[in-house]
This record gives sequence, structure tokens and C-alpha cells, in this order.
Amino acid sequence: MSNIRDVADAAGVSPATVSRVLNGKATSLVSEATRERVLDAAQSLGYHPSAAARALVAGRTDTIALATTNIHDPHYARALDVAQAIAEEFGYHLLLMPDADDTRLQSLLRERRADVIVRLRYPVDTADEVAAAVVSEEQVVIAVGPIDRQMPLSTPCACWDDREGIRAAVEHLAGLGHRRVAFLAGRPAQRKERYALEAAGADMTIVPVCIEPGSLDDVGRGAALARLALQREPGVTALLAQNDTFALGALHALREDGIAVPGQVSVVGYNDTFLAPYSCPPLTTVRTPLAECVSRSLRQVMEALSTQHGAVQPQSLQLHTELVVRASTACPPTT
Amino acid sequence: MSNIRDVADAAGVSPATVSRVLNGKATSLVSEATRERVLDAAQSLGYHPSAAARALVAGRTDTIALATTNIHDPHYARALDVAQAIAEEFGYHLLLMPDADDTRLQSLLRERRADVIVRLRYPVDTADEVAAAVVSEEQVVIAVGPIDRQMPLSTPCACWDDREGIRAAVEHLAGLGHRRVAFLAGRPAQRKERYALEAAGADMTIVPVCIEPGSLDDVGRGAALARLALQREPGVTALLAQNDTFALGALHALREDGIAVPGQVSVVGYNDTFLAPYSCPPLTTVRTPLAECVSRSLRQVMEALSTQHGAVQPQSLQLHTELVVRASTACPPTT
DNA sequence: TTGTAGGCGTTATCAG
DNA sequence: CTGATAACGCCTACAA
Repeated sequence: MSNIRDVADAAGVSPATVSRVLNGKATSLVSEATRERVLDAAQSLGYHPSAAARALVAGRTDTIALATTNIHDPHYARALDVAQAIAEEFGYHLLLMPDADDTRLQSLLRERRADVIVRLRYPVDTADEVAAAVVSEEQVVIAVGPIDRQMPLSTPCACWDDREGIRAAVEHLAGLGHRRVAFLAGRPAQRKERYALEAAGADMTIVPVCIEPGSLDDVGRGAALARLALQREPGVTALLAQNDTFALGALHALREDGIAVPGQVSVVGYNDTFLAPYSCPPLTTVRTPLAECVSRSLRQVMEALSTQHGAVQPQSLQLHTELVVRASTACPPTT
Repeated sequence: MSNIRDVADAAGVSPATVSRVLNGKATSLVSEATRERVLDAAQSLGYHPSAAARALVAGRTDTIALATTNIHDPHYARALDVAQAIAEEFGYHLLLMPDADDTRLQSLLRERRADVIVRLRYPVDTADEVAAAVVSEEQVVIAVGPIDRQMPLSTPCACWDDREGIRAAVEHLAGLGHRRVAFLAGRPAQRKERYALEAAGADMTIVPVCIEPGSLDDVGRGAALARLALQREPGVTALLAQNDTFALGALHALREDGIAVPGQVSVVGYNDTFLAPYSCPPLTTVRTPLAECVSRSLRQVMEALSTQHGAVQPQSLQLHTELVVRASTACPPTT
């Protein structure tokens, strides 16, 4: 394993000169002749500066950390894709963290393993101890997630309002004439369930249904939820799922049980993952700007970091959700 | 930002003692009293050792790098999930790399950004310059992918044989009576296409169809491929897709065009992603042990790394594919 | 049981 | 234009 001194020896110069050549701030600071000798030596030795040593002295790691849950869910996978692309564009590396307890993320910052940390939070406006743990001038925490407006925001974030998305879905169903809608939830008393109840007018009833994770995968849970809803809640003519994955499971269950969608029961998803247009029938769902939020806020921070020199603040950003009507919703059957 | 000296000062001891307490090899080396003082000081200062400094002196980064393409594809996302879980289990961090040119991966190793690098390769048995770039005793490269048996393996790998999987799919279709099958490929002259041609008996014809990426997403490409195949190749009664994502697109296109699956046309996927059981109809496909390969080989290496001290070698491993028959295949229509 | 000193590989500052 | 030299923060002999 060759270090800077090996290269220096091979080129017959000092380590300082090698460093100058390789970091090449001002080209004029070193003569063309030695410059070439150094480059040759580095090349033939296969030399690369140690990231650790460099980070130690520079105080930067050229690393972006992404903290998120459910990487297997297509919705989050897309955010990952976006972050990956931006990291590459700026010559950074991408560190992946499960969205575990704040403790782990804090130590990530304190150990200075990343300069930028993108954090998916549900909801985004809860006290953020991780952001408070920022120490170095170069460290930035970007919070991304749905905003719940429960408390004033102490730090900037990139967000959207699920209230808006859920309302659009509920009103869409109400407009079609549905009066009794089951909300397919992962766990009891979720945020979105609350929004659905808020959005329902006097002539609409929202019936929450939930199932603990257990041994099922997410699609399987969606299927189980759909069956539970129709069996336990007579009169339900539409299912509003917490996410597209559940909705896909619901579609599957209904198909298996011979219940026509949207003829007998309508189904609405959430997030508009890439599968939604291809389901059977194509899924009516709400597009959520997660990937866009990650993309915009991360890019803004990276650009600031690459030009500016002092502390960098992510700009706050709120984008809109959008109802995407496809073929899984229609008027309820006229009995 | 507090360092080890701050903690030492706060506790009234030397930095060496702090280090000893925090790394706590042999508990007996430091008295209980000072131990507690140090711990308290570290706690109240929010001290975490700098990863860079530690990596510099230890020569290890406690980081696993995963190099892969198509993170948004459910098949690879699952491998990511698995790697993430193992990394966490062993207290490691996970660095994500696009499976770019070898150059970037080599510099990853040379810069010592990761101790272990898991590499998805297609096929696995091509000359591996990245593995050859390993320098430190602590660095390990794990190659995972389908084996093509084109050349003898110079390094160990975790693999499976797509020849086996494709053959099972082809024979399944042949057994049902299909005589003309389109192979839905991403690009011309892929490995799997070759295998399909090899596996076809005298009474079966394989017709390769392909479409360049263009602006379509993968599902959309699958749909386009299916339409192209049926339109351009009369007499085709079955579609064998290169992966489940294409197959899902194919199912969608056929449904839209009013072609019954499996009544008129059969469809077979590849990989058995989590969506396969829930498609419409449920997809007959070939399970590929990618996640299992990553899981086993990575775990083996991590365990070796945590006990053993010298150079660690991944053990070679070959697992089997498995045909999973669901509802998207049947006998061809009897005209 | 604890402290002192040297070095890990770089970069930056300051002389030359 | 180039070369010593001093950090960066930590760990680990070795000495006390």
C-alpha cells in the first residue's frame, strides 16, 4: 500500500509537492516538469490519498448519509435513487442508515462520518435532536417528510402536507358518491387516518381498519386489510390505503375474492409509486413529492457547500401532493 | 466539538486512559473509580471518537460497501435490505456505490473507505480488477452474481447459474406444449437469451426481442416488448421475460390489449421479486438466490473478520435457482 | 493502574 | 517553485 511519501520518493520530490500536484489548486504553483513526474509516479504506484487521513486534516468526509426506513418499498427506493445520483454528481459518497433511534444518527454526526445527512421524518415537525447535535461548520442536516403542523418548526425542512393529499382522495371518493370508506392503516391512530376523519364531510363515514405487521409482507398486509374491511364493515364501497403497497395487496385480494374493482369496490392508494400505473386495474392514488423534496433540497445544499464556505443552511421547501385518477375508482354500485 | 483530550481533562486523567476506558479491551486494566469518571465526562461532553482518526490509526473503517445497479428494482432492493441488516448486526456502516466502472471501485479500496466490498457482477466470472486491487490485509471483496462458466474463477464468489433457471423455465413451457416462445430482453445478445436458445429442444423456437432503454421505465419497456413480440412474431404463444419487472409490464400490455393470460399467451418472469405472487395473474417465475448469496457470504466474512485476525477469504458458494409455477402459464390455445 | 511519546497519512503554513 | 514542520485525533507500546 503506497502512501504519499512513496510517491514523493519515486518522483524525487517532497510529500508537500505531491500533495500540491494532486490537489492542484493553482496550477502555476508547481513547475510543469515536476508536475508530470509526480503524476507519473502516482499513476504507476496506483496511489490514492487515504480518505481517513484526508478527512482528519480537512474536517470533511465527502459523504452524504441517508437515513430512511423501508428501503425495499418502491417509494423510498426512489428517494434513494435520487440521492445516489446527486451524490455521484458532486463526487460524494452515499452512506445508508436505517432510520433507527436518534442516538445512532447523532453518533454518526459526532464521529464525523458524513458532512450531510438527509433524514426522512414522520412527521417532519417533531423536535429534532439530531439536527441539534450538529457541531462542525460543515455539517448539515436536511429533514424531509410530511408536515403535521403540530408545532412550530425550529429548523428548516423539505416537506409536503399529507392532509392535502388525503383530503383530495376523500373528496374524490365523496364526489363519486361513496358514503362509507375504509381506511387501510398499518397501525391504529396514524396521522393519515386522522386526516381522513377530518376530511370526511357529514355525509361520509371513515372506518379505520388496521393489522399489526406480524409475519406478512406489506402487500400481504394490504390484502388482509381489504378482506378484514369488507367482512367486518358492511356497506363499505371504497378502500383508502395508507400507501400503494397496501393498495396493491387490496387489489389482489379483491380480485381473488371475485369482487370487481371499481365496479363493486373502489380502491385508492397513496404515494404513486412506479407500479401504480401498471396494476390491475391501474391505481388511482396520490402523488407525494418525497423524491422531489430530496432532490431539490439536497442539490441546493450541495451547491451551497461547493461554492460558499461558511455554514450552510438548507432552505425550507413545501411542495404539493397531487391526486392521480386512474381506473381503480368509480361510482359505487347502485343497489 | 470535543476530542479525547477534552474528556481527559474533564475527568482529570490522560488521553490514554480515556482511550482505554472507551475501547475497554480488558476491563481490569483500569480502576473502577476512574473508569466511571471518564464515562461520566464523555457522556456529559457528548464525546464520540472521530471515525477518521480512528480509521487512520486502526487501518479499518467499519464500513461495508455495496456496489450495485438498479437500486430501484425490487430484486436489488432486497439485496440492499439484507446487506443493511447484516451491517447493522455487526456494528458496521453501509456505503452504497453505483456499479460504475472498476476505476471508481478501485479507488474506493485504495482510499480505504471500506473494509468489505460486496459486488454484484454480471456475470461473476469475468476478470475482476477490483479484487486484484485489494491492498490491506483487512480488505475483502465479495463477488456475487450469476456464473457463466466462460473462464476458470481466479477468486471465490457467491453465485448461481442462470442456465439452470432459464432451462427450467423453457422446459416448463415446452412441457405445456409451447413451440414458439419470445424472449423479452433488454439488449441484444444477452446471456440469458443465449441460455434460452441452448435450452430449447428441436421442437421449440426461441425468438429474441429487444428494445433499447430510451425514455421508458422498466415496466414500460416490458409492455413495449410484449407488444413488439406478438406483433412481429406470429405464432408466439409464450413470453419469457428477462426479469419480473419486464414480465409485469408484459402482463399489463396483454391485459390492455385484451389478450388472455394464460389462456392465449403464457408469461414467465425471472427473479421472483415480492410482487410476483400479487400480479394479475400471479406470475410464474424463477427464483434467483441473489439475496441469499449476499446474506450468506457477507455474514461469513463478517464473522471471520470479527474473530480471526489475518486475511479473510470469502468462501465460494453456489446456490440453486428454482422455478415457481403460479398462474401466468398454461397450455397454448388449441387452434 | 496510569501517563508519556511516537506515529498513522495528509494538508497547510512558513521558510528558503 | 519547493521543502521542512506542525497540526488533525486517536491508539498502543513502553515506562513509571
